[in-house]
Amino acid sequence: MTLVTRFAPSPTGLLHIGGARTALFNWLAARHAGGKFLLRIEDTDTKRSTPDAIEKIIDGLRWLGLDWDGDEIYQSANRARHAEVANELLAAGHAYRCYCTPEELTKMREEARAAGRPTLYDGRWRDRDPADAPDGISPTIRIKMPRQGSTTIADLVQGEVTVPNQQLDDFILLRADGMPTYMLAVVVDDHEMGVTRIIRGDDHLNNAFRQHHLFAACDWEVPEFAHIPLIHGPDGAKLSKRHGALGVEAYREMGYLPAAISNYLLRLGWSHGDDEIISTEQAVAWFDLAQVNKSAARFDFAKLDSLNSHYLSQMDDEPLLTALTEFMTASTEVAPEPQMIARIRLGLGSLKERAHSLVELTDASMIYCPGPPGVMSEKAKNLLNSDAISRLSSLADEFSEVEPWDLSGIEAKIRAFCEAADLKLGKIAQPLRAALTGSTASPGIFEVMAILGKDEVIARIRAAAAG
RNA sequence: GUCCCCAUCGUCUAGAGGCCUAGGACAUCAGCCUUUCACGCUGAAGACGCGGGUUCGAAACCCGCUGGGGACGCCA
Repeated sequence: MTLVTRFAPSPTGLLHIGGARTALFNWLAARHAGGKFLLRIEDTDTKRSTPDAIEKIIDGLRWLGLDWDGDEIYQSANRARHAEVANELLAAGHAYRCYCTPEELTKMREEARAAGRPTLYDGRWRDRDPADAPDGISPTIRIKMPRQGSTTIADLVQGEVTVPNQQLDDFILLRADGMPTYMLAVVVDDHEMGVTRIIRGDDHLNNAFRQHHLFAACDWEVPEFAHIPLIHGPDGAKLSKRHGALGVEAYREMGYLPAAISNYLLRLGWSHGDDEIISTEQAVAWFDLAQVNKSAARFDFAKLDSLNSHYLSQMDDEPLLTALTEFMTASTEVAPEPQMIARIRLGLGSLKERAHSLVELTDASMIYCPGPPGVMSEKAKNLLNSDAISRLSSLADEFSEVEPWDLSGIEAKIRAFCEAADLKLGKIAQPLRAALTGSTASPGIFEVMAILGKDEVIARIRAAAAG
């Protein structure tokens, strides 16, 4: 039997980082086994589901390279079938109508908690005569869960987990308005989509027991379960907006590469010996739920940064240039000038190994923007004292001699100039860097000069001298 | 409150009873390299939560404690 997994987000917000990891693990499990990875949008909560959220989730998955098999499935499209199953269960005696009002249920829970009992539905309509049904209340349909014994699930990550059946109440299948609940819809859809393995966050572990019995009541085969631990914030608490529970597009805006994100997410809870840098191909070949940790992991930007830095410097120039151009255009809403792009292309090799993100790469690339540096840092200003200015000016005068204007020509000229003036290279290189880039940190200054061209270099020195 | 899950350096992790004097990565610190920054290289510091068992032998298995997390909706 081929392995079929699915990612089933509810489109009520962003594709957050935890969801992205769940999707990744499902995708990996399917690709590893040569099976299928399906996408189902759980939009049964019509009040909170939005088209915008659906679009964001789909964009996020595509950006991460997590392609799904076939078209995405909308849970809402299957409503009629969900209701049908609920009614079949009712007819078969596996379910019953419950006439409780929401207020009544709230009261029941409050009393149970006060008495130290589980706050579960007590089954008050389970065996009651339908003739007692009050007028004017449309009933919900509840499933009959076993009342004795216990239920054990052989979870692929958590191992065997057992829960007393008293903890499993008769949950609602069909709401009073005839709409299916999540619990019903998931089970029906997973069955009809042929899902064989459910991989999801362990916040769903408790649901697995309920769903197990629903599958059984329908006389359907129960899929395998794998509940992966949640991701926590740096302080160990639940991941919040402040931490990293951002949408994946937020990470894109922060300048992270999809390769870095997936490598990071993969290593959060999963390992393959001491391997840290893992390509998608290797991940597909190696992925195994048995290697997934049972404990929750904290989100750590520092490690993500280091991975991002790695993938950035490993990326081939042309695809990186394309990504960078798109990034610059998206963040500034202005496409960089062709001359600037041409310069960046030449300097990308040394630019990319210094940057930790596309944001930093963008900033560093500004030195190749035509014209003198827009801003001059304090440190740079301090380097450009009158001594330095006068030296740079005489150096600029001598640049006309440098022909051709290339790396070795420039270096030879500057070294000769330093020697003649009995100066250490740094005494010239640093002020030069300040004048040319407006900063005290940049790629090798000879390279920057070669790329800028003689005229622009002279012009920038003159501009700096003019203050 | 009830139930479930988890527990190795600051963080992510390796560890499947002897290979552990507990390994790697990120971060940190020191040094080297150097025209700056970054990279790179070398080195340092840094963990089995606690208490009981089981065993010739426990980071690993069992129990308890403590600490963390999750679930308890006519949300998903």
